[in-house]
Amino acid sequence: MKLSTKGRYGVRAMFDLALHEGDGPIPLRSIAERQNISEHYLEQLISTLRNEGFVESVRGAHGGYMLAKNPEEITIGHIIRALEGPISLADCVAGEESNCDRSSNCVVELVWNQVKEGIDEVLDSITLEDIRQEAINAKQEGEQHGYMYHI
Amino acid sequence: MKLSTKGRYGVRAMFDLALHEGDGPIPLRSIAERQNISEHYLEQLISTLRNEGFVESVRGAHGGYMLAKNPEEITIGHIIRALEGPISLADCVAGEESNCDRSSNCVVELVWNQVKEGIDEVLDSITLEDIRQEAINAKQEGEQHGYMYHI
DNA sequence: ACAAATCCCGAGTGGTATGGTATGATTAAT
DNA sequence: ATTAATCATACCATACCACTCGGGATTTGT
Repeated sequence: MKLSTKGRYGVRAMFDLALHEGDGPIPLRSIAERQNISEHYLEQLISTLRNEGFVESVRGAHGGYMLAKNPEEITIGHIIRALEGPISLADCVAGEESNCDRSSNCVVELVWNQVKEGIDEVLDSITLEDIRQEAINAKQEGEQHGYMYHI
Repeated sequence: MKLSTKGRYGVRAMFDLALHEGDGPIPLRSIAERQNISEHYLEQLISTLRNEGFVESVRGAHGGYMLAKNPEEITIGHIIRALEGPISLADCVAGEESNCDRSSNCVVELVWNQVKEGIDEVLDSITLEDIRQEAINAKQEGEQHGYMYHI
């Protein structure tokens, strides 16, 4: 069970935007360069992020992307679910139509639901602001000890 | 982010074995029939489960599979990790070699690790015995209300 | 001895998702 | 007009998933 690049790149891109909050629209190219992600590919990801209302875009020259909400309001759960669809360990949990012949009364289904809720809780407990703070702390600590902390 | 059938089928098969604990070796065919899983496919899954030490096998006629440990000692995290590999949201967390150029000091890596630990905790909080109890309770309740609970 | 039941093992396969490229259109600043 | 950027769509190679197939090897009943 692993996240695909969609979720991972998405979180990194949003984290990058959070670091540059207030700097006006950030062009995709600079995000892609800093995060070392294919620009064209990232385009597709950020496009769905825009449709879901997590980023705003400004077209044309000097355009780019900005967070549409405060970093405290965006969790990595939001980002990951937007890009990868709902966390669903079994089809019967997320899908509308249960194709399981055990139909409505299935014990294992209860378990998957339990797990799904647990994972969602974990993912939604981490906001972009949390990560930003962590990055700032790490950077300061790094400077004190004489090494560079890559952000 | 979803579990593949490996993990799902694996948990269901192990749950089935837990329900028949003490009945001697359970032939794969009966598990496959009850759980409606391809027998050959399940064979591959239970084979790795055997190699990982979660089930024991008895060969020959009247053979089959049995849990190698008590149901309280087997979590669905054990089963899922055995069949699907470690929960790794990013490669830099699970893999031995970090192919990320941000190398050792990466903030996002910290986040993935946090999430991974959270998910592992959720998965390891549910044992086969828990599911068995849930099944028994559900069955009794179903009988009281006059409907069949499928196990 | 023989047949049936069962586990064991590895190779092959069609479909789908992943992780992108390629090409071009649209919009806005200079 | 030119350049910088977002938007949109189509395409593609590869890998993985969810099996199937074809056979062994081993034990038990008769």
